[in-house]
Amino acid sequence: MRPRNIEKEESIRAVALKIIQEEGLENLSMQKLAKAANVSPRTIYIKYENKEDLLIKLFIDEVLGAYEAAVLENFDENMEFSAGVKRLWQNSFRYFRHNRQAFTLMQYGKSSPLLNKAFRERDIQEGQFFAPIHRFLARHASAGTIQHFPFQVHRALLFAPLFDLINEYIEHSDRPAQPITDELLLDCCQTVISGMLIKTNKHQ
Amino acid sequence: MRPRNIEKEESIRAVALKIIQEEGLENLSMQKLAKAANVSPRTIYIKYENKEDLLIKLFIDEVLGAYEAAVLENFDENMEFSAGVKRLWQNSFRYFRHNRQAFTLMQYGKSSPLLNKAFRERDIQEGQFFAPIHRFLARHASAGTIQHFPFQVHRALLFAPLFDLINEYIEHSDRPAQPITDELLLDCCQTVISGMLIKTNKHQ
DNA sequence: AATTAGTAAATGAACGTTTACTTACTAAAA
DNA sequence: TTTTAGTAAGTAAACGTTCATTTACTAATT
Repeated sequence: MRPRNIEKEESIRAVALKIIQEEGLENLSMQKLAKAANVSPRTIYIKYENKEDLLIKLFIDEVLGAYEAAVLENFDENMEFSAGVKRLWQNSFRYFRHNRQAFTLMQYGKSSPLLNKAFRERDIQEGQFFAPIHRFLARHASAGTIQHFPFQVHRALLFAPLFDLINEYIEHSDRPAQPITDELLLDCCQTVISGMLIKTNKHQ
Repeated sequence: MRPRNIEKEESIRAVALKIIQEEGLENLSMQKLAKAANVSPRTIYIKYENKEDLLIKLFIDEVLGAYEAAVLENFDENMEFSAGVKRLWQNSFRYFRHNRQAFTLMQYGKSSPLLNKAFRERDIQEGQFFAPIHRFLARHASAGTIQHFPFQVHRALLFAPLFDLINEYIEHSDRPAQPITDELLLDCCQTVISGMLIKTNKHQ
């Protein structure tokens, strides 16, 4: 039996991410991908059922899975609130700054119906994907450190600004001035945290 | 001279938005649109140069322009900070709750290279589009009510969570339980505001 | 050690369909 | 009669996908 060439499989994935970043998801075609990855179109169909399958696997494995691993590095659900959130911000920024392709596809996940479907198909709830963060927030809400909110609301308040800022960073990365610095990001993180904290020592 | 039929033009736009919301931007084709709008494909090309032109005009006129008008209703750049931000949140939520098609296309604007291009092509900077908000924030930063940040950073901190929450609202709108209520939104808005405010009467 | 059978990997060329867009024409008003 | 709006029926090119075949290797048999 002929052994499969792992390089080809990796090339397909890498080139797909590259095309999506450079030309957009809507300009990724199987034939263009095959040519750019130096592979026959048919080869892609040996490794993936169809285009949808390829995109979903790319999204889950290369983007969601890889991001989950990166964001939880040195994070512990028992951390103090402020330290924990800062760690998550740091990890996210560090990951996406060096993996812009992943960030681009992640953004598509918010608009494309296909990628939205990916969550449900694989039965991956955000609660499962980011379970430690989920528990971290639930614990601090119970302890009275922060307000009680549904998880999605906590996520919106704590991390939506971060993604906007990363997007801004990436858009400015090939321009002369970069407004988004590590220091600024830390300031922003502190701002977000201080809004969330319940101030027990304050009148009213 | 034969007068143009305004109904057809409106039908084209309305049906395009509808298809984008129901099937996604990537599934909008000129032929499908023509058939659904009960119009010949050529008719679309009388009114729009090409598909790109159609999408950009849809995006600018029906989404950005309409949103700008809605968000600034009863907003005055001289308002007190907290009241101003709350008004902007309220207006945004009210607008998108009743114009989900606009929200869907707006989300595509964050990933699609084509729609990103739309801003630059028409020379519409966000500063122009939302000039009163820009001045509102600059004034409060100068007055020391809030921290000094670039506009994009203010926007990320104040409004990125809102868009996430609206997205959550829309995704749950045809399910039994709706976690996002007006009251919750006001709570979130207050949280965001209190993070931004500089507390002059506080130790450290 | 040499030969052969079997198998999955990989391919180039093509399939039928859909794409964005046009051509050649008619309808309707100035 | 001139001008424009609108259409039905196209176009070539690109699309996702498949066919028939070859390649590269393993394992069994000589």
